Amino acid sequence: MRIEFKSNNTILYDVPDFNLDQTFSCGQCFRWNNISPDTYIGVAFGRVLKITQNDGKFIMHNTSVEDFNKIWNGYFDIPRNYGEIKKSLAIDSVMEKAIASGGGIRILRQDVWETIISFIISSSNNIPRIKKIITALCENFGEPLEEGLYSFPSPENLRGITEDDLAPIRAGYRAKYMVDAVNKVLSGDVDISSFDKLDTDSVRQELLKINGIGNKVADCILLFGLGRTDVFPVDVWINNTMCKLYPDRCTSLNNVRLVGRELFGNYCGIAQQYLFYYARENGGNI
DNA sequence: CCCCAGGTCAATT
DNA sequence: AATTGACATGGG
Repeated sequence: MRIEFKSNNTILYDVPDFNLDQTFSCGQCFRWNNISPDTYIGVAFGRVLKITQNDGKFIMHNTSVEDFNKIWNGYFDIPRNYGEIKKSLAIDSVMEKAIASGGGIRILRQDVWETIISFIISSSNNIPRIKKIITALCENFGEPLEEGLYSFPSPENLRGITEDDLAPIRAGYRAKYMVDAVNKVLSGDVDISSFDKLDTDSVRQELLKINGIGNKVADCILLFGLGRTDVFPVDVWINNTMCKLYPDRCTSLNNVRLVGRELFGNYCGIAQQYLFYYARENGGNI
């Protein structure tokens, strides 16, 4: 890979195993939009980024090398060697096909607070509406940025919020869960600043204190907000897929999480993303 | 009018 | 410990 800074843009050449369409449409993030065939615009960590892909070349518009190093390099998980990981996950013909299909997915390292709220909203919901609710949340309670976009509201931005205050974003019964998350994080009852130092099971234990967070949502936060690739979030799609692929192993819904861990090891979270993408691409017919 | 959507909670067996 | 229905909302 090569990095170049030219006319206000940071340009990456020859980035392997990275595809924007796959990365942004595999259900891990909700704030990126396609604005032309090869270009997306989105917000992360209070920054707006416009990014264009042509094969292995990526143009990050109006982005300094400092911003790339400080934010986007980690956010897009650029340093990780996905080639080696994919080899270890190709345990059978279906996984080979899943990797061939979604092999350009990068596990985004998102803001933890943003993933907490986003995946609370995701419960029993569909992706277009999740995006709509999060957009409304940002427009109502975030801070204005460029291009008419808004930051994701911090816990401080949401201090004192009530269910009634959240009514305009149309989150339904999830609004009370969001209020609980704000209160527990602001009070320090759930200390999200300590998460990076804690092991995966301890973080999960903390996350489960928040109303509206169960095992699946906690696993998504661990994977997409903390980079814990050793968790295997199980939603309806993954559950159905795994039960078809490995019927003898998958008994209960909770046990599928462990089966994923056993089959795919420390990178089972990445395997989960390949499977999720592949299953959805094929309408569940795997 | 029906069903479903990246689930979770609380009540019940 | 496992099962079941409610929970808001919008789209097909």
